[in-house]
Amino acid sequence: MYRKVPRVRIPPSPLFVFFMAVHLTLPARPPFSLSAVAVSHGWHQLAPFTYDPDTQTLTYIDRLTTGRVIELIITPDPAGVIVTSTDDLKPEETQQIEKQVTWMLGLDLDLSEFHTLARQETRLQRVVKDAAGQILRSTTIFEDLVKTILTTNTTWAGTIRMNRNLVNQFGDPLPGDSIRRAFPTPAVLAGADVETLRSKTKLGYRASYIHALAQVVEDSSLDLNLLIDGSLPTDELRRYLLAIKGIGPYAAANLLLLLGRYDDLPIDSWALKMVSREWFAGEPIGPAEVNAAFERWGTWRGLVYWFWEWENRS
DNA sequence: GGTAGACCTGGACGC
DNA sequence: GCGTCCAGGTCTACC
Repeated sequence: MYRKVPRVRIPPSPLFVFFMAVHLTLPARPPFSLSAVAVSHGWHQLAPFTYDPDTQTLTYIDRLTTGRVIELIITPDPAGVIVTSTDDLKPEETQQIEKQVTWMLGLDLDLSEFHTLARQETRLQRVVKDAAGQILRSTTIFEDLVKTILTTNTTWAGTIRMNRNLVNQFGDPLPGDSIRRAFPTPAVLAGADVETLRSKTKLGYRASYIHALAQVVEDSSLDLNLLIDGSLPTDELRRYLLAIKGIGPYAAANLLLLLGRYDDLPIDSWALKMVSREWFAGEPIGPAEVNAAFERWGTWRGLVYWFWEWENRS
């Protein structure tokens, strides 16, 4: 039975008061592991995230709604995570950080049904062992939309490069360390010229998709709150996502997983290859076969697929 | 609804 | 070093 862990605010040590104005302990629904969330997919390799597996420290350059750019340092804690920042923040800024980190790491997600399934499936034993299940998200759905578009029709190295260029060229710098920057805001990207966006970041044809996305977010014709407030059923949410230029079936399914809807599969060429090897003796297959392979896990099939331990990943 | 071709970049490969 | 081919999803036009 899940027991809600009380939120604890630890007063900063006098020794660190100057450097660590924010020091929060945020509780997580067990089972939870920061390292498992951090490496749940490649997002930790995309700026403005960094992750050090040796110290299990996740960092993120965050641009708050007040316009301030700060560094969040997130480390494990028996109750959940500890969030520190060297900046002296207003109470509303601290509240925003609490909300953002809770969303980013899925600290409040109830995955108990998924863990019950995982305990019964040999190919999900790593989920049980590592207390995995949450998928790392960015602080805003806009950032996740852009990053997902950057994963399409390119290699992972290309995604890293395009995202880094975007952050370096259009993100606000961290005061005192202009090398490190926050993710660009919709306003900045909407205000940029498409050709400048294309040439400076090497986004190719994706530049027009991201520019158009930034514009509809900026002028509020695309309501991002609708994506995260839980009011839409999955089918409607999928249609809403598919209406965004640059978001196709794969990208929509990927975003649905990030949004906590686990009844869809992000089927890319890699998935077709792995499912073909696993269940179809290497014969060519299509998305229907991949869906059929995971059908028996019902509304959790997306998460089962995400954490499935393939026999041969190479 | 299904299909073919274009989109764009970087890496691999052959010369 | 240069040219060619290929991989990676989505969009658009066409049937």
